[in-house]
Amino acid sequence: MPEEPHFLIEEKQREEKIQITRAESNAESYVEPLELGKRVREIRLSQNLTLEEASKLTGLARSTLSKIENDQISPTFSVVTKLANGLGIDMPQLFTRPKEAVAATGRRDITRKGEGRPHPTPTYEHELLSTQLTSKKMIPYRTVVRARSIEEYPEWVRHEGEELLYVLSGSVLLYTEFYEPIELMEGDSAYYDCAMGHSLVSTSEDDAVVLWVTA
Amino acid sequence: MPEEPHFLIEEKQREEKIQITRAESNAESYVEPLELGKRVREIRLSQNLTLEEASKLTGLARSTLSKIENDQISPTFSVVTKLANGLGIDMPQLFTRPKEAVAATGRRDITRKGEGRPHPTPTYEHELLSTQLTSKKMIPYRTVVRARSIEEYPEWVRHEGEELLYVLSGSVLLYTEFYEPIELMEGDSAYYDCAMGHSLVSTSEDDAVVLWVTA
DNA sequence: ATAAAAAATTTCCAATTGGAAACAAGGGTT
DNA sequence: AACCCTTGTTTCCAATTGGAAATTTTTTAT
Repeated sequence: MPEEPHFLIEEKQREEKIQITRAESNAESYVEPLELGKRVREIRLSQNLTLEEASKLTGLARSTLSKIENDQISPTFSVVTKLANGLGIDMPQLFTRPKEAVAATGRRDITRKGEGRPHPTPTYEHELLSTQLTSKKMIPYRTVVRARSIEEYPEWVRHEGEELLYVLSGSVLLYTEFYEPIELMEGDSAYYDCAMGHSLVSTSEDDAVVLWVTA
Repeated sequence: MPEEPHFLIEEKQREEKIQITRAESNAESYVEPLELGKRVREIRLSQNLTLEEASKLTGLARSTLSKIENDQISPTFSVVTKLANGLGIDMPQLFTRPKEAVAATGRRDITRKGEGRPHPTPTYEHELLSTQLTSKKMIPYRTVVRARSIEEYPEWVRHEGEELLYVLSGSVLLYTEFYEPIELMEGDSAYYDCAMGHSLVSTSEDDAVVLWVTA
């Protein structure tokens, strides 16, 4: 009888560690490794493939596929890639929960005050607000902008998408490329293209708090 | 000097094999393992994290992260999962190519407190927060939910897209189809599929105010 | 039923992963 | 310069992965 694989054990420990957080509010965003095997098997069977055929398609050994499907090993990234390519799987689909739930049934995800997933950086203290649903169109953060002198403003950030900024408390200075910096007070909001460099600085005595939604 | 890792060599062969398919077809869904390291590093740096900090967030060793970023190992699935969870990465984002940076035609749109475009309905007092930019991905409202008895709750609303709800002040009762009503207090938030019928009722003495973002 | 064939699992072992610790490469300070 | 501190890379080795082949289980045919 095979011992419990290490990564399963690790997962269990981790699970216990964050159980409180989870029990009440947020579950994990991503498929647990525990579920990877099940997903792969579903997909293979849905294509009426045997392990042998899947093996030929992916270039992986039968035994390897078997072990993956039975959660006996944690496949390496390159193996997962071969799997996805060989079986014509959309990678993201492999990692997100089957979304029949989202599309048809509809789902909702409640996050209590202060119970989002913390996500600190040297500059900002992000708190991810919705952690249960994957493949969301928007990513909402409640962010604490630390009070600091204007000189040491953080570097531009630049990325895909659009962003909505709403000042919950305090006041901030919004730097955006191509524009003059502008001060935003509590209740003010801004909407901008993230392709522009942008950054935030608190201008209040205390830290400022903003809601930041990215699409 | 480290030898070229096995999986890189394999990948190169694969790449050649499917080159024709690729050149013609648009495909390009996935990041080549060759790029995984680069992507991870990009993401880490974009959050201004050091390897040490990322290590704490993910529970992975500094050395492991370093090797991943330098494409010296092919991380196992469980490691990739920890990476994504720790850094708050949306998994799919990790595997899809960043679209070409949008030409920096960026724009921004500031809305001062109370200066949005009013949009009253019998049930809610919406205030459209970003009025200058058209064809946005998100539509943000600051909405006053009138205090009223629970009996006369408004009818379901049901439409396309997803919605983020953040309670700015007061408390509300969120009704959503398929779920029990849930009370949200100041600072709480909810994310849901708008295809579900949904409606809001204030449970505080005074009117409640929420931020409502639709995508 | 029983045998034969097909499919899936397990064993064995070489090759690879991942963590601890040693090592390098800056940055600042005295 | 000598020192300390931080960040990132490399080395070493125990633990794990992944493939070939043996074994078991399931299916099909007789």
